[in-house]
Amino acid sequence: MGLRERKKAQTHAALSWAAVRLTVERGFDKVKVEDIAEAAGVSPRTFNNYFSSKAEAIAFRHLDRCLRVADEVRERSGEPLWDAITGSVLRQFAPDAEAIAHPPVADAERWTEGVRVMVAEPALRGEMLRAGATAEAEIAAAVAERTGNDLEQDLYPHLVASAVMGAVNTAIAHHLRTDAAVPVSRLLTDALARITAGLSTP
Amino acid sequence: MGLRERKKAQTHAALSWAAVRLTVERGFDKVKVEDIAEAAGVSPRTFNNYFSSKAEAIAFRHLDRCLRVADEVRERSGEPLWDAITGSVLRQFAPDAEAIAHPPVADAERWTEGVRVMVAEPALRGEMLRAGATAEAEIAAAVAERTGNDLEQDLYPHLVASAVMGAVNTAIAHHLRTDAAVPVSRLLTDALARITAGLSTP
DNA sequence: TAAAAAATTGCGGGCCCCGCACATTTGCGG
DNA sequence: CCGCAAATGTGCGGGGCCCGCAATTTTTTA
Repeated sequence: MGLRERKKAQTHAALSWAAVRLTVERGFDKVKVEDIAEAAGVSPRTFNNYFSSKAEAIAFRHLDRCLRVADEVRERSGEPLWDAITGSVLRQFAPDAEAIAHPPVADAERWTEGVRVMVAEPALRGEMLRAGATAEAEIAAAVAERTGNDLEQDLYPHLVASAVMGAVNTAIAHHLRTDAAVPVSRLLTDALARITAGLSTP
Repeated sequence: MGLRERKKAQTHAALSWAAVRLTVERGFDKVKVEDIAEAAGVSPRTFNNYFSSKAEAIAFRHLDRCLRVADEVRERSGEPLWDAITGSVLRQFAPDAEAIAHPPVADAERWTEGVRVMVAEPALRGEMLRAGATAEAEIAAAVAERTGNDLEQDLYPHLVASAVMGAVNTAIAHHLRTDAAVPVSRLLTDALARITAGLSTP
C-alpha cells in the first residue's frame, strides 16, 4: 500500500473517530460537520469526500468491525462453519478491542452513558442498521463460498448471515440495556448457540 | 374514534402513499417534499408535522405492516407461538394486500421495477431497517407476553423477534432479487421454518 | 525535474427540517 | 345552537447538511 492510500485510511479513521468522540461527548445534534472536520484537521468540504453524511462517519467503525467478521469467516475455512462464525464474532466484539486500540477515555462511566445516548439517536440507528446490512451481504457471500451454495438462488447463506447479525445486534442491545452484569462474550456465544440450535423451544 | 383522529390518519396515509408513489415513479431524489405535500393536499410545512423526514414517510407503510404482525401475534394466543408468528407474517406479507387495497397501478411491470430501485436507495434502506427494528421491539414484547419471559432480562424474546424480522427481510430480498419465480408465501414459510428448526445444517 | 494524476479546498446553491407565531378548524359544555 | 378552549394547519425565517464545480496543492510517475 502506497503512501497515498495510507494517508487516506488515516484521514478516514481520524474523521470517524472524531465524529464518534464528539457525538458521545456532546450529543448528535450538537456536533456540526465543521467541528468534526476541525478535530480531524481537514476542511469541512473534505469531510464529505470521505463520508456522505455525518451519520455514516459515526457508523463507519461499526461497519468496519462487521466487515472483518466476514473476512475472518472466509479465511477460517479449516474449522466447521459455525465455529468459524462464533470465533470471528467473538474476536471482533468480545473484549471490545476498540477501547484498547484508541486513546483510553478518562471517564469510562460517562463514556458508556454517552454511547447509550448515541445509539438511541434515531438518525444513527438507521445508519448502524445499514452498516449491519452491508456486512450481512458480505457474510452471506462468505458462507456461500464455504458451503458451495448459490448466492443468488439459495436462501441458506442469507438466512445464516441475517441470523448472525441479528444475534450480534441482540446481544449488544442486551448488554447496553442491562448494566454489563453479564460479559458480552457470554451473550454472544449464547445468542449464536441458540440460533444454530433452533428457536422453537423457549 | 372522533373525526379529528380519522382526519389525521387520512392525512398520514395520503402523505405516505403520495411519497411512495412519486418515489417509485421518479426516483427518490427527484421528489421534493413540496411535491409530496401538494399531492396530498397539504402545505409543505404540514408534511413535517407528520413525518420527521421524507424517508420516514416512505417507510411508514412498511412500519405499519410490521407492527400489525406484532399485534396479531399478541391476539392469537390460542395457537402455538410459531404457528401464530408464521400465520401473522403470511397474512401481512403474502398476497401483498397492499397492491389490492390501493388504486391498482396501471403498469405493474414498471411499478415493481420502480420499487426495486426505491428499496436500493441507501437513504431509504436505513429507514426501512429502522422501521423493522421498531417492529422488532414490539414483537419481542408480544413474545415475552406469551411465553412469560422477562423482556428486560431474557434474551429469548429478542432473539425470536430478531430472527423473525430477519427471515422476513431475507425472504423479501430474495423475492426482489429473483424474478418472482417462487411465491413470496413459500419463501416466508421456508425461511421461518428453517429459523425455528435451527441453522446448523445447510 | 517536469508532467500527470489525485486529493484538498472554497464557493455557491438547493433542499431539508424545525421553531415560532398566527390562522383555522374541531370538539364540547352550556 | 353558540362560543370557547384545544388541537391542527400554515407562512416565515433560519440553520445546517450535502453536493457540483473549478481552482489549488500534493503525490506519483516518467
